[in-house]
Amino acid sequence: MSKIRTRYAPSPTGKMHVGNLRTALYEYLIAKHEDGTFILRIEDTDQERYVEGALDIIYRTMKGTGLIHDEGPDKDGGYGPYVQSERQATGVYLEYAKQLVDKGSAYYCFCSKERLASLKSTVGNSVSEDEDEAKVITKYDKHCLHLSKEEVAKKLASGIPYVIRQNNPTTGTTTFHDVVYGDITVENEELDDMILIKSDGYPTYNFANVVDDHLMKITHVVRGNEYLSSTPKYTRLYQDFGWEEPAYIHCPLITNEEHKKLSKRSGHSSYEDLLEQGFISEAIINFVALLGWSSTDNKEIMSLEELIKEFDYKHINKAPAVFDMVKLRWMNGEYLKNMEQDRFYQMALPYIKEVITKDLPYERIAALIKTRIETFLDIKDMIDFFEALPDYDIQMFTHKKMKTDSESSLAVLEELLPRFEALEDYSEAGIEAAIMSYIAEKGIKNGQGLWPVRTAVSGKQSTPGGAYEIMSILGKEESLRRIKIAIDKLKA
RNA sequence: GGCUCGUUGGUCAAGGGGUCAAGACGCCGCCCUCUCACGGCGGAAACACGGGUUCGAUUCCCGUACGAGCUGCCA
Repeated sequence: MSKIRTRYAPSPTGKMHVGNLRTALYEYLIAKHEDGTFILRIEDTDQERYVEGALDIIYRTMKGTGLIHDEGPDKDGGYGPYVQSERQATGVYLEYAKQLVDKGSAYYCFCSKERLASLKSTVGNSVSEDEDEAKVITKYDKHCLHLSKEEVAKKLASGIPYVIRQNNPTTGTTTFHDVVYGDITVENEELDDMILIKSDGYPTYNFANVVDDHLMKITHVVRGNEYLSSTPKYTRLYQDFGWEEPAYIHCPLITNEEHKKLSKRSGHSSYEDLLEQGFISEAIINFVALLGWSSTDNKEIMSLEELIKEFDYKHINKAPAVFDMVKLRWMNGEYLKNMEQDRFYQMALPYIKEVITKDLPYERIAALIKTRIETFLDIKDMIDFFEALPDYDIQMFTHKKMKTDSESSLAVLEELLPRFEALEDYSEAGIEAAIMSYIAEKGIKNGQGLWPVRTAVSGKQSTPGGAYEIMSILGKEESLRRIKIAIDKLKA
Protein backbone atom coordinates (compact mmCIF):
# COMPACT_ATOMS: atom_id res chain seq x y z
CA MET A 1 0.00 0.00 0.00
CA SER A 2 1.38 3.33 -0.96
CA LYS A 3 2.02 5.96 1.61
CA ILE A 4 -0.64 8.54 2.26
CA ARG A 5 0.05 11.99 0.92
CA THR A 6 -2.33 14.82 1.74
CA ARG A 7 -2.11 18.45 0.96
CA TYR A 8 -3.45 21.65 2.34
CA ALA A 9 -3.82 24.08 -0.52
CA PRO A 10 -4.89 27.53 0.61
CA SER A 11 -5.12 30.65 -1.46
CA PRO A 12 -3.29 33.60 -0.01
CA THR A 13 -6.34 35.82 0.08
CA GLY A 14 -6.55 36.89 3.69
CA LYS A 15 -7.16 35.43 7.08
CA MET A 16 -7.39 31.75 7.86
CA HIS A 17 -11.05 30.92 7.86
CA VAL A 18 -12.03 28.23 10.37
CA GLY A 19 -13.40 26.06 7.58
CA ASN A 20 -10.00 26.11 5.95
CA LEU A 21 -8.39 25.47 9.27
CA ARG A 22 -10.47 22.36 9.74
CA THR A 23 -9.60 21.19 6.25
CA ALA A 24 -5.93 21.67 7.01
CA LEU A 25 -6.34 19.86 10.30
CA TYR A 26 -8.10 16.88 8.73
CA GLU A 27 -5.50 16.66 5.99
CA TYR A 28 -2.83 16.71 8.64
CA LEU A 29 -4.56 14.14 10.83
CA ILE A 30 -5.23 11.76 7.98
CA ALA A 31 -1.61 11.88 6.95
CA LYS A 32 -0.16 11.65 10.43
CA HIS A 33 -2.52 8.92 11.56
CA GLU A 34 -0.90 6.70 8.96
CA ASP A 35 2.52 8.21 9.23
CA GLY A 36 2.04 9.81 5.84
CA THR A 37 3.18 13.06 4.30
CA PHE A 38 1.44 16.37 4.76
CA ILE A 39 2.10 18.95 2.09
CA LEU A 40 1.51 22.67 1.91
CA ARG A 41 0.77 24.04 -1.53
CA ILE A 42 0.00 27.65 -2.23
CA GLU A 43 -2.75 28.22 -4.75
CA ASP A 44 -2.14 31.73 -5.95
CA THR A 45 -3.45 31.50 -9.46
CA ASP A 46 -5.77 34.43 -9.00
CA GLN A 47 -3.48 37.40 -8.92
CA GLU A 48 -6.38 39.75 -8.44
CA ARG A 49 -7.35 38.28 -5.13
CA TYR A 50 -3.84 38.01 -3.80
CA VAL A 51 -3.50 39.78 -0.49
CA GLU A 52 -0.21 41.05 0.78
CA GLY A 53 0.77 39.33 3.98
CA ALA A 54 -1.65 36.47 3.53
CA LEU A 55 1.22 34.08 3.07
CA ASP A 56 2.60 35.06 6.46
CA ILE A 57 -0.75 34.38 8.02
CA ILE A 58 -0.76 30.91 6.53
CA TYR A 59 2.70 30.11 7.83
CA ARG A 60 1.98 31.65 11.20
CA THR A 61 -1.23 29.71 11.58
CA MET A 62 0.34 26.42 10.62
CA LYS A 63 3.08 27.02 13.11
CA GLY A 64 0.82 28.29 15.84
CA THR A 65 -1.51 25.32 15.56
CA GLY A 66 1.23 22.76 15.23
CA LEU A 67 0.12 21.57 11.82
CA ILE A 68 3.62 21.18 10.57
CA HIS A 69 3.97 20.31 6.91
CA ASP A 70 6.52 17.88 5.59
CA GLU A 71 6.77 19.44 2.17
CA GLY A 72 6.04 22.93 1.00
CA PRO A 73 7.50 26.05 -0.52
CA ASP A 74 10.01 26.18 2.31
CA LYS A 75 10.58 22.42 2.47
CA ASP A 76 11.32 20.80 -0.85
CA GLY A 77 10.32 17.19 -1.00
CA GLY A 78 11.03 16.67 -4.66
CA TYR A 79 7.58 17.54 -5.94
CA GLY A 80 8.05 21.26 -6.27
CA PRO A 81 7.54 24.00 -6.96
CA TYR A 82 4.88 24.19 -4.25
CA VAL A 83 3.54 27.55 -5.31
CA GLN A 84 1.21 27.49 -8.28
CA SER A 85 2.39 30.75 -9.77
CA GLU A 86 5.87 29.25 -9.87
CA ARG A 87 4.56 26.08 -11.43
CA GLN A 88 2.68 28.14 -13.97
CA ALA A 89 5.95 29.75 -14.99
CA THR A 90 7.29 26.34 -15.90
CA GLY A 91 4.47 25.90 -18.37
CA VAL A 92 3.11 22.65 -16.90
CA TYR A 93 -0.49 23.65 -16.89
CA LEU A 94 -0.54 24.80 -20.47
CA GLU A 95 1.29 21.69 -21.49
CA TYR A 96 -1.27 19.43 -19.85
CA ALA A 97 -4.13 21.50 -21.19
CA LYS A 98 -2.75 21.07 -24.68
CA GLN A 99 -2.61 17.35 -24.16
CA LEU A 100 -6.31 17.48 -23.50
CA VAL A 101 -6.87 19.63 -26.56
CA ASP A 102 -5.04 17.06 -28.67
CA LYS A 103 -7.26 14.36 -27.28
CA GLY A 104 -10.36 16.39 -28.02
CA SER A 105 -11.15 16.67 -24.32
CA ALA A 106 -10.57 20.39 -24.31
CA TYR A 107 -10.66 23.22 -26.79
CA TYR A 108 -9.66 26.80 -27.34
CA CYS A 109 -12.31 29.39 -26.83
CA PHE A 110 -12.13 32.92 -28.12
CA CYS A 111 -15.46 34.17 -26.96
CA SER A 112 -15.57 37.67 -25.60
CA LYS A 113 -16.89 38.38 -22.16
CA GLU A 114 -19.76 40.19 -23.79
CA ARG A 115 -20.81 37.13 -25.72
CA LEU A 116 -20.53 35.05 -22.61
CA ALA A 117 -22.69 37.49 -20.74
CA SER A 118 -25.34 37.37 -23.43
CA LEU A 119 -25.52 33.61 -22.95
CA LYS A 120 -26.86 34.07 -19.48
CA SER A 121 -30.36 34.47 -20.72
CA THR A 122 -33.13 34.97 -18.29
CA VAL A 123 -36.13 32.73 -18.64
CA GLY A 124 -39.56 33.28 -17.24
CA ASN A 125 -38.56 36.47 -15.55
CA SER A 126 -42.01 37.99 -15.39
CA VAL A 127 -43.57 35.27 -13.24
CA SER A 128 -40.77 34.89 -10.74
CA GLU A 129 -42.01 37.13 -8.03
CA ASP A 130 -40.03 35.06 -5.58
CA GLU A 131 -37.58 37.86 -5.00
CA ASP A 132 -35.22 38.50 -7.84
CA GLU A 133 -34.52 34.82 -8.39
CA ALA A 134 -34.73 34.73 -12.14
CA LYS A 135 -34.08 31.51 -13.98
CA VAL A 136 -30.64 31.77 -15.41
CA ILE A 137 -28.87 29.52 -17.85
CA THR A 138 -25.17 29.67 -17.34
CA LYS A 139 -23.78 26.83 -19.35
CA TYR A 140 -21.37 27.65 -22.12
CA ASP A 141 -22.78 26.73 -25.52
CA LYS A 142 -19.65 25.13 -26.96
CA HIS A 143 -19.60 27.82 -29.59
CA CYS A 144 -15.83 27.58 -30.12
CA LEU A 145 -15.71 23.81 -30.08
CA HIS A 146 -16.58 23.80 -33.73
CA LEU A 147 -13.75 25.99 -34.87
CA SER A 148 -11.51 24.20 -37.33
CA LYS A 149 -7.85 23.64 -36.61
CA GLU A 150 -7.00 26.30 -39.16
CA GLU A 151 -9.34 28.84 -37.65
CA VAL A 152 -7.91 28.22 -34.23
CA ALA A 153 -4.36 28.52 -35.49
CA LYS A 154 -5.25 31.75 -37.25
CA LYS A 155 -6.86 33.30 -34.23
CA LEU A 156 -4.01 32.16 -32.02
CA ALA A 157 -1.49 33.71 -34.41
CA SER A 158 -3.36 36.97 -34.52
CA GLY A 159 -3.11 37.24 -30.77
CA ILE A 160 -6.78 37.17 -29.88
CA PRO A 161 -7.10 36.41 -26.18
CA TYR A 162 -8.17 32.86 -25.57
CA VAL A 163 -9.10 30.46 -22.92
CA ILE A 164 -8.94 26.68 -22.87
CA ARG A 165 -12.10 24.92 -21.85
CA GLN A 166 -12.89 21.43 -20.88
CA ASN A 167 -14.99 19.57 -23.44
CA ASN A 168 -17.56 17.66 -21.48
CA PRO A 169 -19.87 15.07 -22.99
CA THR A 170 -23.53 15.97 -23.29
CA THR A 171 -24.92 12.52 -22.80
CA GLY A 172 -24.44 9.84 -20.21
CA THR A 173 -23.52 10.31 -16.59
CA THR A 174 -20.45 10.76 -14.46
CA THR A 175 -20.03 9.15 -11.08
CA PHE A 176 -17.44 9.69 -8.42
CA HIS A 177 -17.04 8.24 -4.99
CA ASP A 178 -16.72 10.29 -1.87
CA VAL A 179 -15.68 8.73 1.42
CA VAL A 180 -18.30 10.54 3.41
CA TYR A 181 -21.09 11.05 0.90
CA GLY A 182 -20.79 7.83 -1.05
CA ASP A 183 -21.33 7.61 -4.80
CA ILE A 184 -22.59 10.72 -6.48
CA THR A 185 -23.82 10.65 -10.03
CA VAL A 186 -24.70 13.55 -12.28
CA GLU A 187 -25.95 13.88 -15.82
CA ASN A 188 -23.15 14.94 -18.13
CA GLU A 189 -25.70 17.25 -19.66
CA GLU A 190 -25.34 19.34 -16.50
CA LEU A 191 -21.60 19.70 -16.79
CA ASP A 192 -20.40 23.09 -17.92
CA ASP A 193 -17.33 23.33 -20.10
CA MET A 194 -15.32 24.95 -17.39
CA ILE A 195 -12.28 27.01 -18.10
CA LEU A 196 -8.95 25.30 -17.59
CA ILE A 197 -6.56 28.00 -18.65
CA LYS A 198 -7.55 31.62 -18.22
CA SER A 199 -6.81 34.31 -20.74
CA ASP A 200 -3.99 35.57 -18.58
CA GLY A 201 -2.31 32.21 -19.01
CA TYR A 202 -2.92 31.09 -15.46
CA PRO A 203 -4.79 27.89 -14.78
CA THR A 204 -8.05 28.01 -12.88
CA TYR A 205 -8.17 26.43 -9.46
CA ASN A 206 -10.22 23.63 -10.95
CA PHE A 207 -7.51 22.66 -13.36
CA ALA A 208 -4.39 23.40 -11.38
CA ASN A 209 -5.76 21.40 -8.53
CA VAL A 210 -6.22 18.28 -10.57
CA VAL A 211 -2.87 18.56 -12.29
CA ASP A 212 -0.98 19.28 -9.11
CA ASP A 213 -2.68 16.65 -7.04
CA HIS A 214 -1.74 14.11 -9.64
CA LEU A 215 1.81 15.32 -10.08
CA MET A 216 2.33 15.51 -6.34
CA LYS A 217 0.88 12.03 -5.91
CA ILE A 218 -1.79 13.17 -3.49
CA THR A 219 -3.77 10.19 -2.22
CA HIS A 220 -6.50 11.87 -0.17
CA VAL A 221 -8.19 15.14 -1.01
CA VAL A 222 -10.04 16.87 1.80
CA ARG A 223 -12.16 19.92 1.12
CA GLY A 224 -15.39 21.58 2.03
CA ASN A 225 -18.56 20.24 0.57
CA GLU A 226 -19.07 23.37 -1.48
CA TYR A 227 -16.84 21.49 -3.93
CA LEU A 228 -19.17 18.57 -4.20
CA SER A 229 -20.92 20.02 -7.22
CA SER A 230 -17.76 20.63 -9.17
CA THR A 231 -16.14 17.32 -8.43
CA PRO A 232 -17.75 15.49 -11.38
CA LYS A 233 -15.90 17.86 -13.66
CA TYR A 234 -12.64 16.92 -11.96
CA THR A 235 -13.54 13.30 -12.43
CA ARG A 236 -13.90 13.95 -16.16
CA LEU A 237 -10.48 15.48 -16.17
CA TYR A 238 -8.95 12.48 -14.42
CA GLN A 239 -10.66 10.19 -16.87
CA ASP A 240 -9.57 12.23 -19.85
CA PHE A 241 -6.00 12.13 -18.66
CA GLY A 242 -6.24 8.49 -17.69
CA TRP A 243 -5.16 9.27 -14.17
CA GLU A 244 -6.23 7.59 -11.00
CA GLU A 245 -8.47 9.70 -8.79
CA PRO A 246 -7.54 10.39 -5.20
CA ALA A 247 -9.89 9.48 -2.37
CA TYR A 248 -12.30 12.35 -1.86
CA ILE A 249 -13.28 13.46 1.58
CA HIS A 250 -15.79 16.27 1.45
CA CYS A 251 -16.48 17.79 4.84
CA PRO A 252 -19.78 19.20 5.96
CA LEU A 253 -20.08 22.93 5.90
CA ILE A 254 -19.44 24.93 9.04
CA THR A 255 -22.17 27.49 9.53
CA ASN A 256 -22.99 30.32 11.88
CA GLU A 257 -25.92 30.33 14.27
CA GLU A 258 -28.20 31.27 11.39
CA HIS A 259 -27.11 28.15 9.54
CA LYS A 260 -25.41 30.18 6.86
CA LYS A 261 -21.90 29.84 5.58
CA LEU A 262 -19.50 31.53 7.97
CA SER A 263 -18.94 35.08 6.88
CA LYS A 264 -16.04 37.39 7.39
CA ARG A 265 -17.69 39.55 9.98
CA SER A 266 -19.29 36.91 12.15
CA GLY A 267 -16.47 37.05 14.67
CA HIS A 268 -15.66 33.39 14.46
CA SER A 269 -14.58 33.45 10.88
CA SER A 270 -10.86 33.25 11.28
CA TYR A 271 -8.25 31.69 13.46
CA GLU A 272 -6.66 35.05 14.06
CA ASP A 273 -9.94 36.61 15.13
CA LEU A 274 -10.40 33.85 17.66
CA LEU A 275 -6.94 34.41 19.10
CA GLU A 276 -7.79 38.06 19.43
CA GLN A 277 -10.92 37.09 21.28
CA GLY A 278 -8.83 35.44 23.93
CA PHE A 279 -8.98 31.82 22.80
CA ILE A 280 -5.93 29.63 22.75
CA SER A 281 -4.70 27.66 19.82
CA GLU A 282 -5.09 24.18 21.32
CA ALA A 283 -8.71 24.82 22.19
CA ILE A 284 -9.49 26.17 18.74
CA ILE A 285 -7.95 23.14 17.07
CA ASN A 286 -9.70 20.77 19.44
CA PHE A 287 -13.03 22.45 18.90
CA VAL A 288 -12.73 22.64 15.16
CA ALA A 289 -11.77 18.96 14.98
CA LEU A 290 -15.11 18.14 16.58
CA LEU A 291 -17.11 20.04 13.98
CA GLY A 292 -18.17 17.17 11.78
CA TRP A 293 -16.27 14.45 13.51
CA SER A 294 -16.25 12.68 16.85
CA SER A 295 -14.03 10.06 18.39
CA THR A 296 -15.37 6.57 18.88
CA ASP A 297 -15.05 6.70 22.65
CA ASN A 298 -16.70 10.10 22.96
CA LYS A 299 -13.65 11.84 24.21
CA GLU A 300 -13.88 15.58 23.62
CA ILE A 301 -10.83 17.18 25.12
CA MET A 302 -7.99 15.98 22.96
CA SER A 303 -4.53 17.22 22.21
CA LEU A 304 -3.21 17.21 18.67
CA GLU A 305 -1.33 14.00 19.46
CA GLU A 306 -4.47 12.34 20.69
CA LEU A 307 -6.36 13.54 17.65
CA ILE A 308 -3.75 11.98 15.41
CA LYS A 309 -4.20 8.70 17.19
CA GLU A 310 -7.99 8.82 17.25
CA PHE A 311 -8.82 10.39 13.93
CA ASP A 312 -10.62 8.21 11.47
CA TYR A 313 -11.87 10.04 8.42
CA LYS A 314 -14.47 7.39 7.79
CA HIS A 315 -16.42 8.75 10.75
CA ILE A 316 -16.92 12.21 9.36
CA ASN A 317 -20.46 13.52 9.54
CA LYS A 318 -22.55 14.61 6.57
CA ALA A 319 -24.70 17.30 8.11
CA PRO A 320 -23.53 20.88 8.38
CA ALA A 321 -22.34 21.96 11.81
CA VAL A 322 -23.08 25.20 13.59
CA PHE A 323 -20.04 26.90 15.03
CA ASP A 324 -21.10 27.24 18.64
CA MET A 325 -19.13 29.96 20.36
CA VAL A 326 -20.56 29.00 23.73
CA LYS A 327 -19.09 25.56 23.55
CA LEU A 328 -15.81 26.89 22.29
CA ARG A 329 -15.72 29.14 25.33
CA TRP A 330 -16.31 26.19 27.59
CA MET A 331 -13.58 24.21 25.91
CA ASN A 332 -11.17 27.08 26.10
CA GLY A 333 -11.92 27.34 29.81
CA GLU A 334 -11.10 23.68 30.21
CA TYR A 335 -7.74 24.24 28.59
CA LEU A 336 -7.08 27.22 30.78
CA LYS A 337 -7.94 25.34 33.95
CA ASN A 338 -5.66 22.50 33.05
CA MET A 339 -2.79 24.70 32.00
CA GLU A 340 0.36 24.71 34.10
CA GLN A 341 0.26 27.69 36.39
CA ASP A 342 3.34 29.32 35.00
CA ARG A 343 2.27 29.20 31.39
CA PHE A 344 -1.11 30.53 32.37
CA TYR A 345 0.53 33.36 34.22
CA GLN A 346 2.68 34.28 31.24
CA MET A 347 -0.30 34.28 28.91
CA ALA A 348 -2.62 36.12 31.26
CA LEU A 349 -0.13 38.77 32.33
CA PRO A 350 -0.66 41.17 29.43
CA TYR A 351 -4.39 41.10 30.03
CA ILE A 352 -3.91 41.68 33.76
CA LYS A 353 -1.60 44.59 33.17
CA GLU A 354 -4.17 46.12 30.90
CA VAL A 355 -6.38 46.83 33.91
CA ILE A 356 -3.99 46.90 36.83
CA THR A 357 -1.32 49.54 36.89
CA LYS A 358 -0.66 49.34 40.61
CA ASP A 359 2.14 47.24 41.93
CA LEU A 360 0.20 44.19 42.99
CA PRO A 361 1.18 40.51 43.08
CA TYR A 362 0.15 39.65 39.53
CA GLU A 363 0.99 36.03 39.92
CA ARG A 364 -1.44 35.60 42.77
CA ILE A 365 -4.14 37.39 40.85
CA ALA A 366 -3.51 35.07 37.94
CA ALA A 367 -3.89 32.06 40.21
CA LEU A 368 -7.24 33.37 41.42
CA ILE A 369 -8.72 33.82 37.96
CA LYS A 370 -7.42 30.65 36.38
CA THR A 371 -10.46 28.53 37.16
CA ARG A 372 -12.88 31.35 36.64
CA ILE A 373 -12.31 32.55 33.10
CA GLU A 374 -13.16 31.05 29.77
CA THR A 375 -11.19 33.42 27.59
CA PHE A 376 -8.52 35.96 28.39
CA LEU A 377 -10.97 38.70 27.60
CA ASP A 378 -12.95 37.72 30.69
CA ILE A 379 -10.11 38.90 32.90
CA LYS A 380 -10.79 42.59 32.67
CA ASP A 381 -14.18 42.71 34.35
CA MET A 382 -13.11 40.19 36.91
CA ILE A 383 -10.17 41.99 38.41
CA ASP A 384 -10.86 45.67 37.83
CA PHE A 385 -11.78 46.15 41.49
CA PHE A 386 -8.17 45.52 42.50
CA GLU A 387 -7.20 48.65 40.65
CA ALA A 388 -9.92 50.86 42.01
CA LEU A 389 -12.79 50.39 44.42
CA PRO A 390 -16.00 50.68 42.44
CA ASP A 391 -18.78 52.92 43.60
CA TYR A 392 -21.15 50.42 45.14
CA ASP A 393 -24.46 50.56 46.94
CA ILE A 394 -24.70 49.56 50.59
CA GLN A 395 -27.61 47.35 49.66
CA MET A 396 -24.87 44.92 48.79
CA PHE A 397 -24.18 44.31 52.46
CA THR A 398 -27.63 42.90 52.90
CA HIS A 399 -27.60 39.25 51.98
CA LYS A 400 -30.35 36.93 52.99
CA LYS A 401 -28.44 33.72 52.74
CA MET A 402 -25.44 35.13 54.57
CA LYS A 403 -27.77 36.50 57.19
CA THR A 404 -26.29 39.93 56.97
CA ASP A 405 -27.67 43.46 56.68
CA SER A 406 -26.27 46.97 56.85
CA GLU A 407 -26.46 47.06 60.59
CA SER A 408 -24.74 43.76 61.27
CA SER A 409 -22.14 44.48 58.62
CA LEU A 410 -21.31 47.81 60.17
CA ALA A 411 -20.84 46.17 63.53
CA VAL A 412 -18.56 43.49 62.12
CA LEU A 413 -16.43 45.97 60.21
CA GLU A 414 -16.08 48.33 63.13
CA GLU A 415 -15.03 45.55 65.42
CA LEU A 416 -12.69 43.98 62.93
CA LEU A 417 -11.01 47.22 61.88
CA PRO A 418 -8.84 47.65 64.97
CA ARG A 419 -7.85 44.01 64.81
CA PHE A 420 -6.70 44.40 61.23
CA GLU A 421 -4.85 47.56 62.13
CA ALA A 422 -3.01 45.73 64.84
CA LEU A 423 -2.31 42.73 62.66
CA GLU A 424 1.38 42.08 62.12
CA ASP A 425 1.09 39.13 59.81
CA TYR A 426 -0.87 40.51 56.87
CA SER A 427 -0.58 37.33 54.84
CA GLU A 428 -3.54 35.34 53.71
CA ALA A 429 -3.08 32.98 56.64
CA GLY A 430 -2.65 35.82 59.10
CA ILE A 431 -5.80 37.54 57.97
CA GLU A 432 -7.71 34.32 57.98
CA ALA A 433 -6.67 33.63 61.57
CA ALA A 434 -7.74 37.09 62.64
CA ILE A 435 -11.16 36.87 61.04
CA MET A 436 -11.83 33.32 62.08
CA SER A 437 -10.99 33.90 65.68
CA TYR A 438 -13.30 36.88 65.68
CA ILE A 439 -16.06 34.76 64.18
CA ALA A 440 -15.47 32.10 66.78
CA GLU A 441 -15.56 34.61 69.60
CA LYS A 442 -18.80 36.08 68.45
CA GLY A 443 -20.29 32.72 67.67
CA ILE A 444 -21.53 33.89 64.29
CA LYS A 445 -21.66 32.12 60.94
CA ASN A 446 -18.65 32.36 58.64
CA GLY A 447 -20.73 34.21 56.13
CA GLN A 448 -21.86 36.78 58.64
CA GLY A 449 -18.28 37.75 59.29
CA LEU A 450 -16.81 37.27 55.85
CA TRP A 451 -19.47 38.70 53.60
CA PRO A 452 -19.17 42.24 54.97
CA VAL A 453 -15.40 42.16 54.72
CA ARG A 454 -15.26 40.80 51.21
CA THR A 455 -17.87 43.27 50.09
CA ALA A 456 -16.06 46.17 51.71
CA VAL A 457 -12.69 45.44 50.16
CA SER A 458 -14.02 44.62 46.70
CA GLY A 459 -17.16 46.63 46.26
CA LYS A 460 -18.50 43.79 44.15
CA GLN A 461 -21.14 41.15 44.46
CA SER A 462 -18.83 38.47 43.25
CA THR A 463 -15.08 38.29 43.14
CA PRO A 464 -12.39 35.81 42.31
CA GLY A 465 -11.15 34.60 45.68
CA GLY A 466 -12.51 35.45 49.06
CA ALA A 467 -11.92 38.03 51.75
CA TYR A 468 -8.44 36.98 52.82
CA GLU A 469 -7.10 36.51 49.35
CA ILE A 470 -8.30 39.92 48.30
CA MET A 471 -7.07 41.67 51.42
CA SER A 472 -3.63 40.19 51.25
CA ILE A 473 -3.34 41.02 47.58
CA LEU A 474 -4.48 44.59 48.11
CA GLY A 475 -2.15 45.02 51.06
CA LYS A 476 -2.83 46.38 54.48
CA GLU A 477 -3.05 50.04 53.69
CA GLU A 478 -5.46 49.74 50.79
CA SER A 479 -7.70 47.16 52.38
CA LEU A 480 -8.02 49.17 55.58
CA ARG A 481 -8.80 52.26 53.55
CA ARG A 482 -11.59 50.36 51.82
CA ILE A 483 -12.99 49.06 55.09
CA LYS A 484 -13.10 52.59 56.45
CA ILE A 485 -14.92 53.73 53.35
CA ALA A 486 -17.44 50.99 53.93
CA ILE A 487 -17.94 52.02 57.52
CA ASP A 488 -18.50 55.62 56.47
CA LYS A 489 -20.96 54.53 53.82
CA LEU A 490 -22.87 52.39 56.26
CA LYS A 491 -23.02 55.16 58.82
CA ALA A 492 -24.22 57.77 56.40
C1' G B 1 -35.07 28.32 -11.58
C1' G B 2 -31.62 23.93 -12.34
C1' C B 3 -28.25 20.55 -10.11
C1' U B 4 -26.15 18.41 -5.66
C1' C B 5 -26.13 17.51 -0.57
C1' G B 6 -28.36 17.41 4.11
C1' U B 7 -32.37 16.80 8.28
C1' U B 8 -31.41 12.69 15.97
C1' G B 9 -32.85 17.73 22.07
C1' G B 10 -31.40 25.11 21.40
C1' U B 11 -26.10 23.51 19.71
C1' C B 12 -22.16 19.54 18.83
C1' A B 13 -22.99 14.44 18.45
C1' A B 14 -23.31 8.46 19.17
C1' G B 15 -26.38 4.71 17.28
C1' G B 16 -28.21 2.34 12.61
C1' G B 17 -34.30 -2.72 11.71
C1' G B 18 -36.25 -4.71 18.08
C1' U B 19 -32.23 0.58 22.83
C1' C B 20 -35.74 3.18 28.85
C1' A B 21 -32.51 6.76 21.73
C1' A B 22 -25.58 7.60 24.57
C1' G B 23 -22.40 11.59 25.83
C1' A B 24 -20.90 16.91 25.69
C1' C B 25 -22.11 22.40 25.70
C1' G B 26 -25.94 25.45 27.37
C1' C B 27 -30.24 25.70 30.72
C1' C B 28 -32.66 24.40 35.60
C1' G B 29 -32.27 22.29 40.62
C1' C B 30 -29.44 20.36 44.77
C1' C B 31 -24.66 19.73 47.44
C1' C B 32 -19.93 22.06 48.58
C1' U B 33 -18.97 27.17 49.98
C1' C B 34 -17.52 34.09 52.74
C1' U B 35 -19.33 35.72 46.84
C1' C B 36 -18.42 34.05 41.90
C1' A B 37 -16.20 30.09 39.81
C1' C B 38 -14.25 25.04 40.29
C1' G B 39 -15.89 20.17 41.72
C1' G B 40 -19.92 16.56 42.73
C1' C B 41 -25.02 14.88 42.04
C1' G B 42 -29.70 15.17 39.58
C1' G B 43 -33.40 17.14 35.93
C1' A B 44 -36.07 19.09 31.56
C1' A B 45 -35.04 18.57 26.40
C1' A B 46 -34.59 14.99 20.04
C1' C B 47 -35.18 10.71 15.68
C1' A B 48 -38.93 16.97 10.13
C1' C B 49 -43.57 14.98 7.74
C1' G B 50 -46.32 11.31 4.61
C1' G B 51 -46.28 6.76 2.26
C1' G B 52 -44.14 2.04 1.48
C1' U B 53 -40.81 -2.69 2.67
C1' U B 54 -41.06 -5.59 7.23
C1' C B 55 -43.60 -9.38 12.51
C1' G B 56 -41.22 -4.66 13.76
C1' A B 57 -38.81 1.31 11.52
C1' U B 58 -35.28 6.79 14.12
C1' U B 59 -32.43 3.21 11.19
C1' C B 60 -33.89 0.68 4.36
C1' C B 61 -36.83 2.77 -0.19
C1' C B 62 -39.94 6.67 -2.41
C1' G B 63 -42.06 11.27 -2.06
C1' U B 64 -43.01 16.10 0.52
C1' A B 65 -41.36 20.04 3.42
C1' C B 66 -37.51 22.75 5.16
C1' G B 67 -32.34 24.08 5.06
C1' A B 68 -27.70 24.57 2.70
C1' G B 69 -24.10 24.56 -1.27
C1' C B 70 -23.01 25.18 -6.36
C1' U B 71 -24.65 27.49 -10.74
C1' G B 72 -17.41 33.03 -11.88
C1' C B 73 -11.52 33.70 -16.82
C1' C B 74 -12.93 32.84 -7.19
C1' A B 75 -11.26 29.10 -4.62
